[in-house]
Amino acid sequence: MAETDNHPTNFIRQIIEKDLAAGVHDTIKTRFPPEPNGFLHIGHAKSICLNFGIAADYQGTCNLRFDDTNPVKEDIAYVNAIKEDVNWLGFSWDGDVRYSSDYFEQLHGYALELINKGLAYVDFSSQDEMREMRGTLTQPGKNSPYRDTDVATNRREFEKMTAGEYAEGQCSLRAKIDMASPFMCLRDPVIYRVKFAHHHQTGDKWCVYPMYDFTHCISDAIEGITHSLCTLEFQDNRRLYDWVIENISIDCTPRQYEFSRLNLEYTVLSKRRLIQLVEEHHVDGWDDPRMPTIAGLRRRGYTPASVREFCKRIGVTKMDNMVEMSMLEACIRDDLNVAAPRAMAVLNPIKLVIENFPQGQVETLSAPNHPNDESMGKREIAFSRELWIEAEDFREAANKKFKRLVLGKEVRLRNAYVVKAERVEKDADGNVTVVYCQYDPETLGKDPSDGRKVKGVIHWVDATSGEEAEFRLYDRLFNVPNPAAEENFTDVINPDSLVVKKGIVEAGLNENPASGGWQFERTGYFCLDKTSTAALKVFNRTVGLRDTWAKIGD
RNA sequence: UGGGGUAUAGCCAAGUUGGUAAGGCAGCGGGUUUUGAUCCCGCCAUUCGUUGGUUCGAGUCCAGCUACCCCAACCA
Repeated sequence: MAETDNHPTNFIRQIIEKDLAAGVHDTIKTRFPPEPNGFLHIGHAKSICLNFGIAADYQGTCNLRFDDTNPVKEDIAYVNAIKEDVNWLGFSWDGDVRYSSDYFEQLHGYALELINKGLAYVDFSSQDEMREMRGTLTQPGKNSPYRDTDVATNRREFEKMTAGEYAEGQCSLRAKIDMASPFMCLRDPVIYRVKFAHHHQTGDKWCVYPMYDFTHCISDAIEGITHSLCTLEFQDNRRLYDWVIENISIDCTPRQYEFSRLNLEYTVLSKRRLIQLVEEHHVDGWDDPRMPTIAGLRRRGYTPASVREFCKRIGVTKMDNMVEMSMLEACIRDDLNVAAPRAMAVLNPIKLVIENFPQGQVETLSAPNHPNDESMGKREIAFSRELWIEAEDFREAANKKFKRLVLGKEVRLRNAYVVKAERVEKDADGNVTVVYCQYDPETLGKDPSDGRKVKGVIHWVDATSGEEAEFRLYDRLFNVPNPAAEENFTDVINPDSLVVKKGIVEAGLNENPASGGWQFERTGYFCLDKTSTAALKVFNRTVGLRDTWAKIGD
């Protein structure tokens, strides 16, 4: 099987290879066609990677086309956000951005052609009457009394519709197909409706707007799309797609192929629900780092490469699926593990005082930016008598499974010396606030010369130079794997999806590194949030480190 | 007997002239390690929704069942 550029093959690529080999097409052309009625999410990333990826791998091109046939739901703000997201993912569309609305004039002409062929009619039935006449899944529908209106009358009525002489809901243009078809979408579907709405692209030029099924196939044909890829719920619609193309005068026959949409555990991936989360303020906005939106993932610290890798790993099939979050997390960890410089931060600080270290002295230590990659260089970090360490890295007593600092025992301070805890100071509640210790000056960069084995290593931040910072730790947005299956999905929102910590970070982390973020050793991958200021740095935890210890418990 | 789809491990997914079940994620052992990380090594489907049939041989072909998803917006 051909695997272009390490892309695993899939049934759609196989169809394309077959078409190319058989000479059905010389070059292939795809399109990514979002409706600008919300932000893009990780499910769209799957479609984007598929469409643009195929174009790139088979020397074809891919258009970005806004499917903007319903002005009341759409907004220019969404078209801008979508363009940004596609670019951020690393893809470039062919030529200018397209809009279905670019073709309103042509679409209107094709509607007229259908009318002239006796294949479309203006129906003055109400929506209720139409539903009544449509029949059910098991019973055929009944013909509308307007179905046999003559061509001339239909032409005149459609022009009146277009001229704004009928109110919204008063009439619609329908394709004349088959009221007894087992495909519900073939039971004389509405192809134009009246809407006195301002359109973000065409302004107030139109008061009739074409429906999706009529628009999409024609837009594809106009643009010379060879393979029109969409999700499974449009499988029935393909019959209508093909019917329209066959019945109008257009010399291009795009083919539609359907793949299954992505489902991710512990989140929701439908625009309707995402919009609800934003509008009801369950989250901070479309780019809230807990959101599965591209903007949310970006702010959370996911890299474009990690999202592309995820899309590659999940594959493309027609099977319904529910992908585990661990799959996504593995992708960002793999990326950041090799690319992110290391640093140290203490999220839940207590004081560590080194009693045999001279008061007022500050030593400069050197620390590698990456333990396995010397080319990433070193940095200087301050070390003095008082440091911050994590509260959970110290215990007054513990068994030997606890490889951290214990009273009377030794531990290695990462990139520094071995220290031995001697005594503690507690607050009124009995919480340890200060640990006093002795350090072994002979242990910088080497093990104790007497052969003592010090297994544990903990991170720290120098108290004289460390900066206070806010750390935002994220967890899954929902408490159940499939919130969409819930009666009311907002009932299962995880109340602890965001935990804010006030801690200390080493100095010098002023802007995100090229990799996108840092690894704060032993605590996870972090990036500076857009709300970060010079006065108070704010870090988002992109994802934690794989934590075997947490699983074992203690 | 409405129609359209899909069934391979906990999850994703290869398998396409029938020849004896890839890979990834997760998990479990072990090694290295100044991150309980990384890295390395090993384990993880006698079986492909199910029941029959054809065949020397079936995940792949045939028939019957079963389960799940989608379709009755002037949404996309």
